[in-house]
Amino acid sequence: MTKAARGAAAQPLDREFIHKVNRALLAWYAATARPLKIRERSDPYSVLVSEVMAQQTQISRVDQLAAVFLERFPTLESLAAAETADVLVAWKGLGYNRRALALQRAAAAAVAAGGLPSSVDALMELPGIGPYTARAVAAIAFGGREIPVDVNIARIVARLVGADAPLSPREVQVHANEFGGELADGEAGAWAQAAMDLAASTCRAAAPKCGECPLREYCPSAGRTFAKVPRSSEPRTPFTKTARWLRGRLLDELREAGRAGAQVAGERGEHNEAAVAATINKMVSEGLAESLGRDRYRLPHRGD
DNA sequence: AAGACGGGGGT
DNA sequence: ACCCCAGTCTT
Repeated sequence: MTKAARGAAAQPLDREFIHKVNRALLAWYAATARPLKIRERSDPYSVLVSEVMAQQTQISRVDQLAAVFLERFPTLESLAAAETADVLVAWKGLGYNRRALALQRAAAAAVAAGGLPSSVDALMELPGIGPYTARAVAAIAFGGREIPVDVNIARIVARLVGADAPLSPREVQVHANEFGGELADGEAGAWAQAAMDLAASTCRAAAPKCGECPLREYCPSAGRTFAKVPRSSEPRTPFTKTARWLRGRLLDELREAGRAGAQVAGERGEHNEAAVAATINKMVSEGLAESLGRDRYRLPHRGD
């Protein structure tokens, strides 16, 4: 194969194949979709919140915490106007706390612009919204036809294409959109959620259950076996010795302390005084905390 | 291209 | 004790 051919777009999929897959997948979803609470809401703000929460986070946990968060901050405007400290408190248990900061900044930018945009490109301009989240919001809330590609959909698409070599993210997106392009209005969001459900329950990474897959008669990868990825032989640093552990613990201290703040000095677990100081300073620079002087810190507030 | 970034649940 | 997870941003 020439270099030009290798770099070119992959062969388009057969339209009949796409239609059969789309029909079978949506039918399976209609019959077996899990009753997630977040699926009861398709307004742009609710979808944005749950999709940001879902970044690198299991949907089962998102489904519980999104409901509480949306009760606390019911509208785009309420989130934009909230104390950042309150947003971080409501984020407890979700991790990746910088997502909460970005989400609030995104809400503020959207309010200033008159509401959430509906196009993938405009959504991508908002902080914390990347290729996946922009397409998820556009498809689920606005009827967009581009398919949001996460790790699940990348696997489904790669198997449906029957790729013998790994596909680039770009190739996966192009193929995913081929399916989206043949759907009826407003179906791409359901297609994506169907594919993610199927990937989690059936089209698993290591041991797919092809025998119970609704796409088995169309899938070129049906029955194939997949080797486990080689595991790194390096011994893992114990979690309590990592900066992530320390950051989580310091943030929890600030959540407990409230507006008056907490004394953040000295050691924490296996982290010495210097490590604690460096970590809290980094958190301040990221906007996760603010200094009150004399080693006192609190979550970000507007004023006194 | 590689790291940083959390925390809960499954196996 | 691992492993993984509806990714994104920074360096």
